[in-house]
Amino acid sequence: MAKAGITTRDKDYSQWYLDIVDQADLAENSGVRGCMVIKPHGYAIWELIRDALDQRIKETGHVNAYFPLLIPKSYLMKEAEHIEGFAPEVAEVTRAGGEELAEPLVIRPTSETIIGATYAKWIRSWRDLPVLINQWANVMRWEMRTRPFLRTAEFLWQEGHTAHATEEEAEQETLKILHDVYADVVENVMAIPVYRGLKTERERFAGAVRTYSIEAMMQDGKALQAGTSHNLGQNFAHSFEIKYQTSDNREEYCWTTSWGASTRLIGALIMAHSDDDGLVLPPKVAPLQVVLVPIFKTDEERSMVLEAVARLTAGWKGRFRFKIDDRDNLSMGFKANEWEVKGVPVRVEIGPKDLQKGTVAVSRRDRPGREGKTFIEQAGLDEHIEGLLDEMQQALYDRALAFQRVHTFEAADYDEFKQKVEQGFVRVYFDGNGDDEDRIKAETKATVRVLPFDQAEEAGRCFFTGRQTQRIAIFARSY
RNA sequence: CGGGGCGUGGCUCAGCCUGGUAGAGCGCAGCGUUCGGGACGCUGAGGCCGGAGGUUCGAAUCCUCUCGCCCCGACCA
Repeated sequence: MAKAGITTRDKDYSQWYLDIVDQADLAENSGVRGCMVIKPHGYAIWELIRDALDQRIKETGHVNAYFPLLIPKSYLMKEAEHIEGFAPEVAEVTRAGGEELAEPLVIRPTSETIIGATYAKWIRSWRDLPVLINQWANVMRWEMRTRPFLRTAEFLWQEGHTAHATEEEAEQETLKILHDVYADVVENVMAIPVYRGLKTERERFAGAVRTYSIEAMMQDGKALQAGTSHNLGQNFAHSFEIKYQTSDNREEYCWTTSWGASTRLIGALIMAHSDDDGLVLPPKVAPLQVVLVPIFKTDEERSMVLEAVARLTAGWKGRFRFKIDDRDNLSMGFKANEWEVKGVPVRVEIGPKDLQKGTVAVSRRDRPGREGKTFIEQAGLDEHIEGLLDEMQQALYDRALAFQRVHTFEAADYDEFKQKVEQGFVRVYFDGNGDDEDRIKAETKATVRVLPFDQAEEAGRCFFTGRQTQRIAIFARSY
């Protein structure tokens, strides 16, 4: 049963997505093409994701700092592959203070260059290493076509930039971030299972030696890159002269990394869990975990019910994120729908009949409508809700994992591949090169999402070239 | 940048073809009745019809130009 204002998923998936963003009050378009206003409810979700990431970034030894929005254009030009990758989508400032600037400034599409230039000044000795810095920032990429959260001209993210003495240490850093920060947050906080692995050369970040990513599956079977981590080798160190003196007095270039996750994660959250009734949020990223809806007619009932609500929620501060919806100009039904559309995990209704019976009605969002509603005793409500939130967090993950597994296919040949990739991910032996990837993309819209870490034990036949190979790739169409 | 579509109260749109006093629903404000799954009645506020030229006695409506937005494709976290 779809609510007014939300297109069903099977009718038009991308319109459904836009409707959720609109109806759940997450974001809206602004006067600037491609730039969205993130509304309070959407921003509150971002704050929870941001805090989860920030906590892990700090736990793994990094500190936060801030680098400028504007970057001298010459900086961007220094790393050849990097500029080639970003040039088409960079916005430039050429006038300021009423005058033409001597050198144009670009609005950062990412900050490797200005941070590289800074690190070159900061790093002198092996004793200065490693440098482990993260920044929370906005960046701008002038995209042709935008969609709220998934692809916007300006977006919010964190970008970590580190410098190390050895190649091994940089590689370890790159992988540590992927597993201990990104996969951990996306799986255990956002309840979205991911595939982890290496990007092919075609899909690699411009300027990186190796790019790793985590890939989440959306309900339409498409992939969404939920976090990327780059081993930059010595590319940027060479371009920006990031050098250090070793303990035996030699001069060496640093090994650097960079890694990022963005507001796009909110798009992943929406498309992984939500349904035709609106947003569905895992409790850990729900700005409101519990909403209490008091039900009353008379003033007398009102005061009695509100008193009971106050008593029930007495110990909740700091334990649950909750709200008492005592607006008296709206019907209970309207409120029920509003909180469902906004994705609040648990809704508690309490009215005069409950006062008599010592009960409350508890609804869980992952089972929409009246089906998710049960009446329970008021005594022990706290424990019940606590248990329910944990259960829902797990249930959403389990459901997403089951979906991911059912929609990950194998394919023995290209014909089978074409058919399966319409429905989800395809995990195959793949021995092709970049040109083969291009051809597959042109013909099926699918790309290699990752070469997963769990590779094959035995060799098999490449679905595309027919050659024997050990290499496994996961293909999918992607956002 | 190609291909479509659209600009009329806050929102969704009708009116345009065939020129003649700007409309509806929703929302909003006030009052009353309601209230256990998107309540209802009454009253009311709110728009020089994206902008500029032109045709005409008269333009939301016809003509020219312009600005902007949305959707679909090529590029991308």
